[in-house]
Amino acid sequence: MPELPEIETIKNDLAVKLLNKKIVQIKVNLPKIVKNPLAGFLKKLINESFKKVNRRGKLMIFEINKDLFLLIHLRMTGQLIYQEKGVVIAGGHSDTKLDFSLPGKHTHLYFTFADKSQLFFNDLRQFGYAKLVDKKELDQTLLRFGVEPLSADFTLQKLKDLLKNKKRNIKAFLLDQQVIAGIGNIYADEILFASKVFPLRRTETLNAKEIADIHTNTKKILQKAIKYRGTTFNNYVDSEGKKGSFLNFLQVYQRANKPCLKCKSIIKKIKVAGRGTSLCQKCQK
DNA sequence: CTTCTTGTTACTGA
DNA sequence: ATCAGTAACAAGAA
Repeated sequence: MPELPEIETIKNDLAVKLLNKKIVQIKVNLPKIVKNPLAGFLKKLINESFKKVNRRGKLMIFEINKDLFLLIHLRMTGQLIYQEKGVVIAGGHSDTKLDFSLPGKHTHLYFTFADKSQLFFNDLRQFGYAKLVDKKELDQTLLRFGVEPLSADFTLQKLKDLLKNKKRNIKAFLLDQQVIAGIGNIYADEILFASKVFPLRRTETLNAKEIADIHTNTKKILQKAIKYRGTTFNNYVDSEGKKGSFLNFLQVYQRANKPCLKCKSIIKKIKVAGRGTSLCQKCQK
C-alpha cells in the first residue's frame, strides 16, 4: 500500500529523471484508469512535458503548465515505474522475475518521452487513476486534504487543535485524509505502537504525553520510512521497480501472531475503522 | 470453494 | 453535525 513515504520516494526519484522531457507517445490500455475524456487527455499531453512533480498526501501532482496538472493516485496496488531506453529492470507485479519487461499485463497507461525513456502506470487491482485538471479543479481537490504531517505546519499545538472536539477512535483519526494527509494502515499501526496507545482509544481520553508521543512518532516514523524508501511486502515498488526496505523496521504491522518485539506477548489482530489492525495488548493502553 | 487483503467515496443509520 | 459501518471497485493469495 503506497502511503506518504512511498509516494514521496517515487516523487523525489521522478523529479530528477523525467522533468522537461517531451512526451512523444501516450498509450492507454485501460481507458477507465483515465478520468477524463480520452481524446482531450491525449491532446493536452502530447508534445508537452512535466515541469514539476509534487505530492499532497498520497496524491502525485505533475505540473504541465500553470493551468494544467496531471494527478496520479496509486490507491492500493498502483506502481509508477520509469525506464530509460534499453534498461531492463526488476519489478512489475511479477517481482520474482528479475527480467520483468514493461509494458506488462497490468500496465494500463504509459508515456514515451523524446529520449525513448518511458513511464509506466501499472495497477493490478485497477483502483488507481490518472486525471488531468486545471488550476481551479486542482485547488478544489487539495482543499479536501488535511495537514501534511512532515510540514512545519504540523506542530504539537496543531495536533491538539485537530483533536479538539473530535470523538472517535485514534486510529480512525490518523487514517482520515481530511485531518492529516498521507497516513495509511501500515504507518497508523506503527505510530500507535510506538506511542503505546491502543488503536481503539477515544481521542478525548488521550493525555498530554500520549498526544505528544503520537506527534513525535508520526514525524519520526514517516521520515525513517522515507529514508529506507518505503515499505514493500507485496506490490509496492519505487520508480525503478525496486522494493523499499522499511519492512525490516516494522514493529507491529504484519506481525500478527508473532511475539511483540518489546514484551514478547503475542501480537493481536483486530478490526478498527474497517481495517486490519495489529497491536500489542500489553504495550498499548 | 470461502475469506481476506486496502484507499477512497457513497451511502445509511445512529 | 459527527461518526460508525458497509458496499463498491478488482484481482490475487491462502
